[in-house]
Amino acid sequence: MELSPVMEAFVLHWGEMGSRWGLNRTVAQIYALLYVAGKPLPADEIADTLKVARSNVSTSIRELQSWGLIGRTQAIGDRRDHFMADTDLWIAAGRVADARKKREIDPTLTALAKCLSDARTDDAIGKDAVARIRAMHDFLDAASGWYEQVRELPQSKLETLMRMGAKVARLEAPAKKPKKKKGKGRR
Amino acid sequence: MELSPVMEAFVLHWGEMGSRWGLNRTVAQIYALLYVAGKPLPADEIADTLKVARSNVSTSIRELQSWGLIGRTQAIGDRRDHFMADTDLWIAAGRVADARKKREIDPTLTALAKCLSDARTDDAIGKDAVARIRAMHDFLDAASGWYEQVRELPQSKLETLMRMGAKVARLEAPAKKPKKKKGKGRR
DNA sequence: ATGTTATTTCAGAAATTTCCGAAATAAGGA
DNA sequence: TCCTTATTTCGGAAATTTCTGAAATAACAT
Repeated sequence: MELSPVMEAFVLHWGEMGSRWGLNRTVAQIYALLYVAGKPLPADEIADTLKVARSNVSTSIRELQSWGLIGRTQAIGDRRDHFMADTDLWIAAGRVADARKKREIDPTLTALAKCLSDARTDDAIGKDAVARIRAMHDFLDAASGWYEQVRELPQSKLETLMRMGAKVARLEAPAKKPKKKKGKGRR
Repeated sequence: MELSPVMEAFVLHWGEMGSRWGLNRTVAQIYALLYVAGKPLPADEIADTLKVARSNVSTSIRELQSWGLIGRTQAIGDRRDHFMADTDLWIAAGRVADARKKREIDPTLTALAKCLSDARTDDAIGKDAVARIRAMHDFLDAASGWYEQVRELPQSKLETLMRMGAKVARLEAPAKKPKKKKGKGRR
């Protein structure tokens, strides 16, 4: 597949950004490629287009699947697997959030709970230090629980909730310049 | 400073986790240490406790400051700087979220906007590919705008909003087992 | 079976990030 | 000024991550 200049820029930027998230460059680039391509691509075509080793594509695709970001399909008359990115960004974002929570927050909660239980037999730790660890645990636990509840909402309800959030914000801090029309990049 | 077993476990785990976020191990460990310590520590004591080079502490502290996660104080009769972590986790979490948005989301939005503008003179790109890039841009832009609005809420309002979220969730999906008492780790 | 094509695994090469330690800079005293 | 102490900078060492290319595996057809 030949990339147009803009598609190439898109893929390259996404690769850069992906590395700021948990993903590595190739993984992010593959996702970006599949996303703009808009159609299922076989692994060797991905390797060709991005100029990376076929084996690298294999590994990266496995990772993308573990994030739930791409699907595998078949084309008739073609034995190769074809891969396609989810184009519903709500779903994709949700998948990423779920995966990150599971990899980052949940293990931390477990570790903090263990710290708190161990603290009982640690006579060298101060009460206040334990209290701070507990504060950390409770904070994450609350955030985690809230996330799970919100996550169960159907998308429509979630959108309502977001609008409510915006409304509450507007009521609370009565916009200094009530221009009421659209304003894009704020900062 | 001598670390008790639990404090050490806390610091070590935090170091592991930090690297899943943007921070590196040392940076995360220093934050954890300052957080449990609960009092300002001078840089060389941090280096001693964590067994890392003094210069590494210097660099890491600069990074923590760029995230807005620690403050610098002075002690009388001591020319050294002392550093202390913010113990208000709402504030700390907000700082992290702000910094990540600024480093990850905002530049991506800029890049996507440029892609869209460049797409006009790219005759090799298809209409549908442009549409997908636009969808990505609009999605991030909406999320970004929503975040900024919510971010302006005072903490009390934010907590209200979170409770509302939980409530909406409960109304929508009428809990299969309405035990109604507290339940911690869900998964 | 044997050949052909698709995919995965994996050891080590290459690239990147993190970290140390020496030297430079800064900021006070004396 | 010169000495002492605190901090930062920075070249390159060490550790880690990413990527490649070759070999192994799998899956199907003849």
